[in-house]
Amino acid sequence: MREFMNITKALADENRVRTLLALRQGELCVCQITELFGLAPSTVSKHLSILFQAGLVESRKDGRWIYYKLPGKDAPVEVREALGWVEQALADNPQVQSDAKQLKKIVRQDPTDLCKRQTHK
Amino acid sequence: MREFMNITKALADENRVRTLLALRQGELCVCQITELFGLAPSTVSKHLSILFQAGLVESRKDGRWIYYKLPGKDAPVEVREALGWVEQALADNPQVQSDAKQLKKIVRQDPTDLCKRQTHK
DNA sequence: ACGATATTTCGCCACACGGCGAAATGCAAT
DNA sequence: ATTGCATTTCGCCGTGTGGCGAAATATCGT
Repeated sequence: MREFMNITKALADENRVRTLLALRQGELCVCQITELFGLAPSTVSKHLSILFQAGLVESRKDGRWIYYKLPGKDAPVEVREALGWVEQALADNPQVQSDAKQLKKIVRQDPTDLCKRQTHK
Repeated sequence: MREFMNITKALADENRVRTLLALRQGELCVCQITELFGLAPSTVSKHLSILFQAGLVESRKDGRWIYYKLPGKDAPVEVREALGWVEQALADNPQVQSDAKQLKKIVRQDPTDLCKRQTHK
């Protein structure tokens, strides 16, 4: 029950849900998600931490960057069901599609430049 | 998106989730759920209101009593998917089964007596 | 070794949320 | 009409949550 509630609470925030859908494109580092939502890096990091605790994302470390991605087929059933539900419910949502479009531009850029722009505001 | 977030936020509380699973037994009035959880009637009412706003329950008025039940097959797809996910994830959860057992005793009783006991504390 | 930088952690603030009791509402029975 | 009762609404309180900026952590480049 505790695990299940971790998932529902993780899904109870719009930015976190948008993050999950954004990750369908492939793995993303924190600064890319930060750029997408216009939030502070610390805020995005916390969101990702909550998603991670719920098992809804996995992470991979590559040098200074930490990439987050959706879990694979080895994920628990509840997690896969949850992700499937979110995906199905919001696949053709305008907000989500807009995010996807914006993401394409972001992914094209070098992550290094992306993060620099953020710290220099 | 707003509708979807209404659902996820409604599911982000344990008592509300337990309520949904309890309603699989059939429709219940507020005082029966109040008895099940040991919460104040006003609290239960608010929870049910949130579930209703999200489309996760329907209500039927019978005199002074208001019965809540799970929506039928005519419910929106996201709602049915959400309920299916909850059901599948928690069907064999100890807490949920304990609730079901407790509910059997409660349903056997006359709702009138049930509510009286609550007001007289 | 040092400075730069991507991410996380920590403290803080405003606000949302779950809980209750009291008052309001709506309905039934007398 | 008035009283009784199931439910809801309202006001309040303590706690949880999302947001930020600053400081801490970890890693890369020089």
